[in-house]
Amino acid sequence: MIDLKLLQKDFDNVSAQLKRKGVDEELLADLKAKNEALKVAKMAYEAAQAAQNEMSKLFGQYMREKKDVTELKEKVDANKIKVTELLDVQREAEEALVIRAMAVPNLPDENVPDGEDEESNVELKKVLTPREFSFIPKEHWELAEQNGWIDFERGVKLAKSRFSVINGQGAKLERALINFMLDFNEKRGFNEVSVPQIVNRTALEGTGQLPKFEEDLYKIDGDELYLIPTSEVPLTNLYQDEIIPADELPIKMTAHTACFRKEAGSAGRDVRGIIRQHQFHKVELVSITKPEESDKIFDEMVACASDLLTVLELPHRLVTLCTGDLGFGAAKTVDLEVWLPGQATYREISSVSNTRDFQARRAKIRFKDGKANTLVHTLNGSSLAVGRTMVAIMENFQNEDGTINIPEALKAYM
RNA sequence: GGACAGAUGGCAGAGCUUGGUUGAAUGCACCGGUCUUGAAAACCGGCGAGGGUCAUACCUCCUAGGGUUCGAAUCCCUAUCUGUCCA
Repeated sequence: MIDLKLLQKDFDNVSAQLKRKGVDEELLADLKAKNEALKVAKMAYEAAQAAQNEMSKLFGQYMREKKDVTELKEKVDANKIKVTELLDVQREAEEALVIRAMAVPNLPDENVPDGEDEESNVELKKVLTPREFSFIPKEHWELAEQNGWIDFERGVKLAKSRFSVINGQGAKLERALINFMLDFNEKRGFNEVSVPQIVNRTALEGTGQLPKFEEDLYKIDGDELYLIPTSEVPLTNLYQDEIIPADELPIKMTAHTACFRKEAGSAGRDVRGIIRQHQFHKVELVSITKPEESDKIFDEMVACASDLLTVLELPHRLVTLCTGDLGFGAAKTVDLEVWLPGQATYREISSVSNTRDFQARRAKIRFKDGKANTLVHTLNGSSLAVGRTMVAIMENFQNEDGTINIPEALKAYM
């Protein structure tokens, strides 16, 4: 959630920044008005409540002194009606405000480039040069089928489209990658955690997936529970509603989980292969930091993911997302895109974001800063999406006869 | 699945029978100070969270949501979770 106090105080500036992310100024003006309305309603309610408390105390005193309370009771009864009404007004105002506020995305950082969509993303650098092929490189689904690694039909049979089954050496590669990534991250100071892959509504609200993106989530019928779309959700919410001692920061975590997404808005995209699946494995990084060190940790996380790709000998590039491509909760995002020779293009394989205090405000994650309790910064990033890493290995390490070599760094894990 | 018992501040743990001046005793932990060469012990002081205010005042929070009442941590209902026992 954005800082409503800041919106109140510096409307023009906040509005200008959110405009870059396509948020209508009128909506913000409305939000500000609702915030002010709540303040007014609250003051009225609290004044009435104070009077009520005052009279109740007096009531007790009268009883002890055995004084007559009929007159006081009349007054207090009348005031009680007022209190109830004012409370209703306040609640309505609050509800209206929260609905609006929860749907407003985070402010982009000032140095995030402007733009409508991925066309305006800015390449930061390329790492490793794509290999020259003496033959026409195949796409991963062709290789996967040829090697018997992926069974697309049976995945569909078991569930539906965008599900697949991985076999034999493919399955082994997947497992090797997960272990390799976790070990690598751990060496970079990220503590391995194993978390639930089903979470409640509160957790998803804390990290910003709800209420806005309900249609992308798999919900468990009959329970207020959802399959996680990313382990960012359980990892970040581990500290929900907590005040963390300053000396425990930064908290750096890594976890492997399956992720589940309905991919509601991507009909027709990446229908072949395993680029876009409803269920996929991902190794994630999440950091919780003091505000002043979040930029530093952000760079560390980007470096961690990039180095992981480098060690796997996978050519890639780093891209800063423009305002239009930035996610809901992110103030800043760097995507890592891996080179896929079969498609002759770079494709996203990791996305590292700093949400600053946006999630922390929603999830109430603070740290004790001397006497004051201050919101932390939360960051998340993949390192890496496992399925897409497999795709990248298949396509980059393919031989002319369709066989696939294993990157040197992975051999110990196979 | 059935029957009880419970859920209080960082932790432990009173208060609930008999509703009122209890945001909450006490202990531990923690922070500051005195003392000490230093530390420990002892002693003194501070010490939950959110909102609000320049700061007070004031409002809210004793798992959550309802209810009773002038007034609820305390009484009633529901949900969730935990423990114990029975199947």
